[in-house]
Amino acid sequence: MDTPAPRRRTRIQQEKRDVILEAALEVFSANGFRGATIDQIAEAAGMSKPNLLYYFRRKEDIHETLMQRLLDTWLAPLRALDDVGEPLTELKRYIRRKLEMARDFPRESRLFANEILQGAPRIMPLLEGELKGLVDDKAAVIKGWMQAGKIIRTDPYHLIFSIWATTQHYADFDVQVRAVLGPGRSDESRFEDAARFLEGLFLEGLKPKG
Amino acid sequence: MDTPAPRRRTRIQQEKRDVILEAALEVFSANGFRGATIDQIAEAAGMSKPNLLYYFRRKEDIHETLMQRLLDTWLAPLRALDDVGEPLTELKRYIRRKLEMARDFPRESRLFANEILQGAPRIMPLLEGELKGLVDDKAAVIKGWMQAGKIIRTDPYHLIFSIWATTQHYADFDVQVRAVLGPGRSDESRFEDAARFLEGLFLEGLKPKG
DNA sequence: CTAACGTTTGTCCATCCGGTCAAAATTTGC
DNA sequence: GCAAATTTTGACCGGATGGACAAACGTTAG
Repeated sequence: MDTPAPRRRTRIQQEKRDVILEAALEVFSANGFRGATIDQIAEAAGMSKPNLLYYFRRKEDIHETLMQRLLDTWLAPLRALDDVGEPLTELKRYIRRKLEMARDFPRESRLFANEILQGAPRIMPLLEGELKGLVDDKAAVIKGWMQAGKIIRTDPYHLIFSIWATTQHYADFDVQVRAVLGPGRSDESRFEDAARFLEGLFLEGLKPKG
Repeated sequence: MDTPAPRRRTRIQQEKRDVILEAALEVFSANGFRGATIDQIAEAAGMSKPNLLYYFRRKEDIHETLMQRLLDTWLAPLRALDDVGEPLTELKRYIRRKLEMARDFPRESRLFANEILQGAPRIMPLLEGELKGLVDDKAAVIKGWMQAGKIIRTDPYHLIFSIWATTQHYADFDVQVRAVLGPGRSDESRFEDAARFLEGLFLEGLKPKG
């Protein structure tokens, strides 16, 4: 009655929970919450299903823990967007960092996309609370830059959305990007091209000079 | 043996199949393929499960039919991208049309996103064939504009990707956009703001003039 | 050494879900 | 009006899946 779930005390618990979360990230991101089975996760984690359920009592608990951890790393680049540097440089760096995250953590991106696509049933409070708060802050910073004439006047919220959309596209829609570009290009050159393109798009737009 | 599936002859068949597809679009787009159940679709279509299975023998058949129909309408705006008009105007129109589709057909967008996110297991051939072919064509058109000095020189493929990403974001990540923007704005003003922002982004970029 | 505690496993259960089937109800062609 | 064809339904099946449980196994502290 006193220990409804085993507390994270022992070293083993901490390690096993990490193994499970890593396995769950793989399985959830590839199949969605509903599409993933506990058996799959258990196998990927190298343990039996009852053993896994000893560390996480319900499938949803795994998912919830995963989403909480995810959001922190996921929003780190936006948190780092700061008032100190030159605005255009700051934005450029933000775009590059987001694109690197799409390249290096595509599973996290897809897990998140899956959750949002289904209507965010499990993380809606986080979106309306933590996420909205952060975006409001950063939108204010960007607005300051606009008022100082450092960047063109436009909607800072939609600017953030467009950076999210374009960068995460390379993780979430990876198979489509690959299919369209064909087998010729390497992963690296694909991301280099994307980085170069996005930098040009956000800084210069499409209109030719003069 | 001769009629493996009922042929689409009678009026009833045609009508019922349409009702089922409409219901399936609703359910699939909200829950994904795996997350959707035949019972849910049958209920949304106002008929019993065996009755539904009389028109589509397998769950996958419904999904496949849906995806085939979808892709046509979905790619129509890109097909309409033409060499005749002024390049910047053409691109502006394309962006606007895509954004309108995200507003008017969000379920279709989410259905498609769901499929791609899962690795496009059911439509990979379409991506590598029809879709790639179309994008190759249009990328060539855009490249022509670049060579004629009508728009800045950049990667036409990533340009198309970025238009897809930014516009579909408003359908696929709708709940997140709403959560961040808060309850203040109406649907209409949200899309107007987005349209205005995207037009400015793609045409002018962020750098201030002069 | 041993008792207490933490970990692992095999077995089992209830429910859900995709799909079948035969019989009943309805529509259609003549 | 009636026979053939089409449509609809209730009952059912087998496999998958989330989760419970108790017994066995291992570890640790005294």
